[in-house]
Amino acid sequence: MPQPLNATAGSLLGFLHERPMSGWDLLETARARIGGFWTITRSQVYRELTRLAADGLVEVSEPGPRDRREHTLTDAGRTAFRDWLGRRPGPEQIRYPLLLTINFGHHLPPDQLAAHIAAHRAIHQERLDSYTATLATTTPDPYTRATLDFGIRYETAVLDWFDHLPHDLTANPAQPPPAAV
Amino acid sequence: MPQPLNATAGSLLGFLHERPMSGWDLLETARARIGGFWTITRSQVYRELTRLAADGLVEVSEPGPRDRREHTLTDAGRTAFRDWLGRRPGPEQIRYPLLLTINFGHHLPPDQLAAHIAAHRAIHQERLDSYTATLATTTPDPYTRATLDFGIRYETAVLDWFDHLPHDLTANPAQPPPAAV
DNA sequence: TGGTACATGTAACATGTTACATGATTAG
DNA sequence: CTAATCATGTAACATGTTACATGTACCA
Repeated sequence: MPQPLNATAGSLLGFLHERPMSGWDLLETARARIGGFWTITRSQVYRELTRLAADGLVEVSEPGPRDRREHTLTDAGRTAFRDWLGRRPGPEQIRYPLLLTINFGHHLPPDQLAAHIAAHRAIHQERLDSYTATLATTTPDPYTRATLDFGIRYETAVLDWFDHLPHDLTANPAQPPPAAV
Repeated sequence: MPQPLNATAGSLLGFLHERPMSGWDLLETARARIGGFWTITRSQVYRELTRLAADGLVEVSEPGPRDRREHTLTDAGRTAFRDWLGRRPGPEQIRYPLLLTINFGHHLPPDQLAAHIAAHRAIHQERLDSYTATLATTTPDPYTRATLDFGIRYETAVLDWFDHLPHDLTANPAQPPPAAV
């Protein structure tokens, strides 16, 4: 087992405790379950799965229906997962480009700055809505519930922050730029 | 000008509007001013400065006292900065390993999970304290103030979250692992 | 004269992003 | 029969991290 698991690989092993899955399934699952505080791309999933298989932490089935390959956790995988999970979790990282824009805001026309701010506020509102909807329609286990709560408190705090920004940062936003995805 | 500035390079140019600086100065400045929501390492600073110089966005002085090289913003640099700043800021990203640990918490002995949680709570408390101390001793401009407020609201919300976690996630933490830095 | 803060940078590697490339199954 | 969804993967590149390597100036 060459090198210690990174958090992405560890999480994949974690999900594989539930059932064997394809790379596709794992990506979907990760997006749905930890996507709020851990981003993963398809490339990463396949890269990590390749490595996990090489290290004997998962076993890969023959290609099924749509070339689908099921990945099954091995005993070594279970052990590696527990080792990873028991390690001290690394520091939290936030990277928020909007705050950079605000930090240098005096270099920007006020209406443009306000437009950027408005666009981001909308994103946070949507996320909060989706979290509360989830909470209203499902009954998560206490652990999932704790992470959901985190999301809700976080988004609520951020929205509050938006709503208490000084007027001159938010007044008269420019026409929002196309495609505020 | 080969490719568009990334946010790190853009920020460096932003700071150079104030005065010419060495890589060292820029790292210090960035840590102090945007470190709460944008991490930068020394390697990155030097790498970006090399590129910025190659692209003519900064001018590098002859080595001074301690091999110190001052970087001065050029007109092209000012233009590039404004272009960068005007672009729509990218999505916010949070990566919080502790939440992964919690998400998979049922695989972990309760006291260990509680210990990890306690360690992280302490970190957030310290950060909140340092932000409020800053606010108490300085009078930041409105833009800096807005980013500081973000930090305060964020840390406050996170601490609240910690304090409302269900008892069984936080009770009887194991002896905290060595060096909770 | 000795310790701390200042100052530079490279090398090696790990991680993350984007674009490209291909094809099968299913539901309507 | 056709569009949407499922499914795989690679290549190229950008970004981020860690460890190594070296030396100067200042202050007490």
